[in-house]
Amino acid sequence: MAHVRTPRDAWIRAGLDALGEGGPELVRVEELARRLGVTKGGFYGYFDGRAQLLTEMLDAWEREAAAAVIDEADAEGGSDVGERLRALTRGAKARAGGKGAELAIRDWARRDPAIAARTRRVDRTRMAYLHRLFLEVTGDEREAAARAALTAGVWLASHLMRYDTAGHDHDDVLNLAFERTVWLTGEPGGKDGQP
Amino acid sequence: MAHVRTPRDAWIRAGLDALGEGGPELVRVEELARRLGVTKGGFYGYFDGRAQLLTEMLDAWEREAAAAVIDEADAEGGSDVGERLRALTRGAKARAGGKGAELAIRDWARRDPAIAARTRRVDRTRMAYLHRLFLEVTGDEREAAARAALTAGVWLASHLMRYDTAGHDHDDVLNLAFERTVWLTGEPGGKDGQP
DNA sequence: CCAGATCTGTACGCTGCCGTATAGATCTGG
DNA sequence: CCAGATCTATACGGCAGCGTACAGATCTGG
Repeated sequence: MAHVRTPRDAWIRAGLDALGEGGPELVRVEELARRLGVTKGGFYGYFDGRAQLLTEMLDAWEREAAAAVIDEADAEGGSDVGERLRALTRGAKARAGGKGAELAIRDWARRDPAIAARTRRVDRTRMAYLHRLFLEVTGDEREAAARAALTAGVWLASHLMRYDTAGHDHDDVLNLAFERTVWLTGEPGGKDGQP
Repeated sequence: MAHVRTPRDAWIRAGLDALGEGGPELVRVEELARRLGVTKGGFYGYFDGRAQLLTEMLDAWEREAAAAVIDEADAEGGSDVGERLRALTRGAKARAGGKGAELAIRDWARRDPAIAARTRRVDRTRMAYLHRLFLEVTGDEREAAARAALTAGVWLASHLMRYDTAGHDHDDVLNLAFERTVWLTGEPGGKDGQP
């Protein structure tokens, strides 16, 4: 068995990185080869073409995006709800391709139903988890759904817009929104929050 | 003065439509010409090239995105805060290129600082307006900032993910989040909300 | 109804990327 | 240290989109 300099997985990871940085149009075979320090010669030994690479990139993202982060939150967070929520947002930062890939994929989903089906599955998993968490706290089905949406939505949008206003910076406002207004864990007046 | 079949503005509007539907890579001179039912012959009489078209498209979006919607909200909404907020989200649906253009531009902003500067200006305008509104209601500077972020963020994310969970559909959850949890205008139990 | 300005259609060269083919380099196991 | 498998570099044809050039169509004002 000869040594594998650029294994199959390296192309997938490079693809997710490129997707996060520059969108689907930057995921080009020759561009990825350049990043990996090789030429595209070996690529077609692993994949039937660009389309197959994209499919496998999305498989990899979906796999990690849904289950892994939630397991981690439960493991790290213990029983405290606030701590589990904070673990969740922390974990979201370390996923494959970083948060950039997620945003690029969601933008892509707007124009491709096959991609939309994938993000939908991820959303259902995340919302179900958050809903369960908030149901424990509030005891109200509908209130729990609303707070789950607020948590997921404000987190997602925080990467696409800036919340700073009237002297409060982006991260301060984000923490306030989470801790004090949605999770109801913060103290009204403090500048506490996740790291 | 001869008749203008495809005026300068038509190219810009077609560009924003294409941007919303397919992202920046669909904004191609030949593609826009196809949509307009002409060939690209006349395009280069108006613009120096694709780059200039993109710049003017963004100018047009930025102009409409910031000021117009807010003026409309004040005019339509009267003095009731809930009504002004509802008018704001209604107005957001009728902008140039639709909401698709906004989402495409925000995704684009992640990888282009010049675009990011534009969305930043729009964010500041919107957040300042929302902050002022919530300051009237809550009287608390920080609370107002948090609620402004929640309103803007959850609205933006509602176009990129699905909030449905545990039998509640996307729009119901969105309305609950707004009316009952953030704006504090809804009645705890009702299914009221914006249209 | 004509003159001139203005817009449109067509054709061309150029570039960047995809996918294929093939010869050569590199590593492992015996 | 050699044989064979496996990965890599290079070269090629094809296609799509950009930007330019120019001739012809179309409309308005007088």
